[in-house]
Amino acid sequence: MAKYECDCEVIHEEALNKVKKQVLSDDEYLDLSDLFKMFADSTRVRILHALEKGELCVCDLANLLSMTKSAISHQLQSLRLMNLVKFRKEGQVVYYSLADDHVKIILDIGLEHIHED
Amino acid sequence: MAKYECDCEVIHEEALNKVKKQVLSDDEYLDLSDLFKMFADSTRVRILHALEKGELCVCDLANLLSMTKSAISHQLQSLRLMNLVKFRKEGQVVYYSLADDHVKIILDIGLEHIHED
DNA sequence: TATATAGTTGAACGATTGCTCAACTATTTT
DNA sequence: AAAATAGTTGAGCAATCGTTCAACTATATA
Repeated sequence: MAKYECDCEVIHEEALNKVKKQVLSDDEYLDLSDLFKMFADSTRVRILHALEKGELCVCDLANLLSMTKSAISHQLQSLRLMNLVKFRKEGQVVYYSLADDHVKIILDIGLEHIHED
Repeated sequence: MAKYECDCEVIHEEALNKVKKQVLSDDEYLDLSDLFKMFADSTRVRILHALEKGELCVCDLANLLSMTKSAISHQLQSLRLMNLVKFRKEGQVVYYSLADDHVKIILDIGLEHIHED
C-alpha cells in the first residue's frame, strides 16, 4: 500500500494522529477485504445462506441456484480457501456446510442493514 | 437469477426442500452482495476502519492512505450510496463519519475470523 | 475580483472476476 | 471392464471494478 502520493495537506492533524495510532497492518486490511470479497457476489451469498440452513451437496446447490456444477464448484473452492465452508466426502458425493458461525452473524447484520432504510 | 439450467439431478430432495422454504428474494441477495462489495476492497476497508476511530475530512483520508483526493472521493461516494457513511459540510471541508454501528460490527467479526486460523 | 484550496465528477484504461466449456479424476453400478 | 455420475480444474471471454486524469463546482482569502 501507500503507493501514491496524496495531493493535499493534512487538515486535522490531531484527529489524524489519533486515528493513525489505531491503524491495522497492510496485511490485515488485505485479509479483511479478501474475506469480504466472498460475500460480495450474490451467487456466493446464496450458497452461504443456503448452507446456513443445512448441509448440501454440489448437485443440491446447483439445482437450488439453477447453475452448473462447475460454476458452483468454483465458488465453493473460493469459499473453502477463505475457511468459510468445510466439506466431507461420502462416496462420490461431497457435502458442504458452514465452517463456523461467523458467516451467519455477518449475513444477519448485513440483512439488518439493508432492511433499515 | 435462475438464468442457467443445472446439469444434474437433485440428490437430497428433503434437505433441499427444507432449505428452499427459507430462501430470500433475488433482490435481497443482490442488495446483500452489493452491501458487502463495500467491504471487498482494501481501500474502502481502510477508510471505514479509520472513520470508526473518528470523523475525518477527505484530505485527512487522502493523507492517511497516501492516495489522491479524487480516489478517496470516488470511494466515499460509493460508501454513501450504500448508507455506510454520512457527511456534513463546513465551509469547503466535508467531514465524513460512519452512518451507524453495523460497519464496526461487520469489521470486528471479519477480524475475528481472519485471526482465527 | 482574482487566486487558492476542498471536494466532486465522468471518461478511460488496466486489472480482476464469474461463468462457460472441455477435459479430467474418483466412485459407483451394470 | 465399461458406462454413468459427482465433482474438480484450467483456460478463455465478457463484464465489472478501482484508479488516474482532466475538468469542474464551491467556498474562502488576498
